[in-house]
Amino acid sequence: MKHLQTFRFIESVARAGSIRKAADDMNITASALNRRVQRFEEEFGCVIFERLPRGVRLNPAGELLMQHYRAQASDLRRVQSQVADLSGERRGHVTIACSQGLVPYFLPAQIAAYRQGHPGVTFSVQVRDREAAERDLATFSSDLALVFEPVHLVDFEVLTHIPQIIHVVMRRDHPLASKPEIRLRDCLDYPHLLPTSSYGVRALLDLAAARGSRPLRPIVESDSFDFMRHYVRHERAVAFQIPIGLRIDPEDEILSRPISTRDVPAGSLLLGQMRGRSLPVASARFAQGLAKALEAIV
Amino acid sequence: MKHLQTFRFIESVARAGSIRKAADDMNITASALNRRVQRFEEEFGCVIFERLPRGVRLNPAGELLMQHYRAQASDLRRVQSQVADLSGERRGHVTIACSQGLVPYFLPAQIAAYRQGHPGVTFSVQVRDREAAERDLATFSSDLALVFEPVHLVDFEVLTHIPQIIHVVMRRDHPLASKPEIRLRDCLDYPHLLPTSSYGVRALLDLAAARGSRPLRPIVESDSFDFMRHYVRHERAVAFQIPIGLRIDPEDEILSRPISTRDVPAGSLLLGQMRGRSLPVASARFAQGLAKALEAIV
DNA sequence: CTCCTGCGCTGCATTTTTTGCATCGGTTTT
DNA sequence: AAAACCGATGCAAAAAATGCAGCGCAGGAG
Repeated sequence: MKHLQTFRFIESVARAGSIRKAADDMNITASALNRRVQRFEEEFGCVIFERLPRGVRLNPAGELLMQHYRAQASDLRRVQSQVADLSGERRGHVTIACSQGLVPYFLPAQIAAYRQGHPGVTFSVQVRDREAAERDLATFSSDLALVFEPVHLVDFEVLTHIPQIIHVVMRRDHPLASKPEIRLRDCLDYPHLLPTSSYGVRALLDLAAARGSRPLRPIVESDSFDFMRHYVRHERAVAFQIPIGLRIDPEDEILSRPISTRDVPAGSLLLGQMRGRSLPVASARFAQGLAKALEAIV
Repeated sequence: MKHLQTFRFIESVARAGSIRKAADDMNITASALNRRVQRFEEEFGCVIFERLPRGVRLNPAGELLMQHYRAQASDLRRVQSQVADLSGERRGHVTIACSQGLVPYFLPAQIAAYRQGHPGVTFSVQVRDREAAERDLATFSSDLALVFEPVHLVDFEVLTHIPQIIHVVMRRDHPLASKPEIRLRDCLDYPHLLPTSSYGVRALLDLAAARGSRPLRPIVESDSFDFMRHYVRHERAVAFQIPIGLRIDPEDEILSRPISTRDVPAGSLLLGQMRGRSLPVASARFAQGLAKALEAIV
């Protein structure tokens, strides 16, 4: 859209930190870009960049303005989506920020199922830790977030949530594999792998360990659940993960057992959006389906 | 703001119902305006006006677009107000749609008091019946609405509300003036004046009368409470009004008594805004003060 | 029926706006 | 001290928007 061109340029300048770099990115002359910025500042009635010796930076007014621009651009996309919808096309694009656990099974299946009925709808899936996911919502980079145990919850409007009991992942021949439910202290007897503290699973385990007498002593700390799941094939260790990212496969040499909720309470997997935002049609519809699918799990 | 120019033109066309008329209003040639519309429709990817033999009219897509434009323009004003605020100027403009009852005493006093502390803030006060007030919020023509017994309540976010018992207004020498509280049936024994049905007072009285055995038989129906209040000076009749629009003045030949809540339940005076909207700084501050003042009345 | 009016639309010349190039003055880095 | 970047600006070229005149079309008046 033409009338947002100046905003796009401004955003590029803010990102690049210098008018010349941004001009290069946007295939335009530095002087033209410079003048756009100046003209805008004049009609806006207020300087939005502070000029530094090595470039420029948004000042508070500029930050406010960019927030406005993002909200406005997102709303325009929503309008276009609604218009496309009422002309019967049923097109659209859905962007989701999600936790790692959703990547292997749940989300691909859901998206594929949705696309069966709406082949015109396309998707962006961004794997994010819970903090980054919420940031994506706030900057309108994502329409939806599907995360385990989010942090802030301000500006995060919960569409639905389901409980997820943390599971212990281990080899089939592991001594703990025989029990139907596993105590936290039993896990600590064996080498264990933990996600980094930016993940909800770790937060819950940290909390539980703090209540108990024994500290967590991870042999491996990783930000990849995929890695940890594969690691336990090679050593008689245990990893932790939420069940939505696990598949019960009797053939597999890996299995999982729930950890006792006496030790570690169940966490919540939340589907949410930016508070107060009205989503594009496609995103809203998909979110409905997602919510229904999640609630069917419990 | 320059980048909204096209939207302003489009709005003008929608209002005028014809490109040529709108061109005249906006001091521009019809051909230039026509091309702007066409260019916009092309880049928007969809026609927004239906071409009629005698002019043009917004189609549904166009309606959606104008809604977006209004929201967007209003948000931009909010940003500018916030920017002005953080540069310490404390300027701004507040627009209020209110019921008639607020006009004589309450609102002037509140605005004057606020302007004592914030002389840079200016106001627009629009007297509206409850339906029009809500429409003003929806089209972003007003930031705030202060109305008695609103109708729809969708998209109306209540900031605060206080109960208002309907009062009977009459001359000091009226036979009913001696009672501390008045029954509805007693009023019906005397000539009575009623507001038109677009007002909350009338709605409550209609409801109450429908429950009773005797119908309302107004000698005068008016959309001006001011008129009705003055009328009772000349005839031994009764009028009805909410107490916030009345002043207790022992000198006056007019007085008021509450109607019994056994007959007519207390209505609500609501201060509200458009749901989900974040108001300009000045409006938000003023609304806070207004809410406090209202709550102090009860 | 014809005529007339008001409508949206378009080709062309003109005006206004935007862009690119070269360059200046200043600050940091080497 | 020199080199490397930075934002700002004067000026001419390029691009975009505008005004003017006129087209075809449809509804209303006579």
